[in-house]
Amino acid sequence: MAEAAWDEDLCTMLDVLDRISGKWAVSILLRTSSGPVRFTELERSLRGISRRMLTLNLRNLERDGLIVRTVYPTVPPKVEYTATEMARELYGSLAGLTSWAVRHRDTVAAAREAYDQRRHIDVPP
Amino acid sequence: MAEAAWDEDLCTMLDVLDRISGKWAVSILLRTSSGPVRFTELERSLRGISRRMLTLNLRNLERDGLIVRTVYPTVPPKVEYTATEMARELYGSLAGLTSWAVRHRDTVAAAREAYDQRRHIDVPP
DNA sequence: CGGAATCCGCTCGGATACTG
DNA sequence: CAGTATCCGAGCGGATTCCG
Repeated sequence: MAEAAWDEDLCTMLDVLDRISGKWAVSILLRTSSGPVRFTELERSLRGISRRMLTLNLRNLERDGLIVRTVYPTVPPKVEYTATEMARELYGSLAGLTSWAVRHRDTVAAAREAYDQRRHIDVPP
Repeated sequence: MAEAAWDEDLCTMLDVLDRISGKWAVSILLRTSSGPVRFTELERSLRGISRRMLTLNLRNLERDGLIVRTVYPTVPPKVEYTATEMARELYGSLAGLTSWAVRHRDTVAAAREAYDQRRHIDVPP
């Protein structure tokens, strides 16, 4: 039975990968993991993100239950975003990936350089 | 010092995420992890992939040193792809992600459904 | 067999302007 | 303040064709 389930689990994992890929999702999760953060605060925190992309990412993460959106009906409006426990767990399981990335950073860089040089030989024009 | 390094490590990890995101990269790594695989074999294995995308993915993975490309100068030509040890390690550290995905699969699905229903109330074209 | 080249639609993502 | 709406370019990804 452990045999027939592995590609279903693979699919499930690929879904997660898709969910957290994209330039900003992980950074948003990280920033909201340590407590409620307001929209504008996030916008400044993640330097370079556009309003549109911030909104889209927040909506997607909220939809998947990874962050909670809290609206305070004040004037001016105040909205806070907080990562859920589930999201913090997810962030934790990304540690393995970080570890791999750091350990092999140099090897990957070297492989790239070598590959590019090989390719540059036959493309002079 | 552990303070100043965290966002550099985050960047490194985000690079890896980008590298393995996309529809096919992980599946290719998995398929080539258990031994050399030929191009056409891969093409059949990953049902749905186009020639173009397979080639592009293979090139990128090769460039980063995650797979090795071996050409046998025979007629007809024979080319084999094999995941490197580094790649198998990477695949291993994805296990944490898989575990998370499986554990929270239902919760995420429920969150989505709830979110969508909330949204469908006020959008009856 | 193992690609490379071309075409083409779609989505991602940035910039800007407008609203409650 | 916290969005929504709109426009636009760039790149992903599929289908097909051509080549050694």
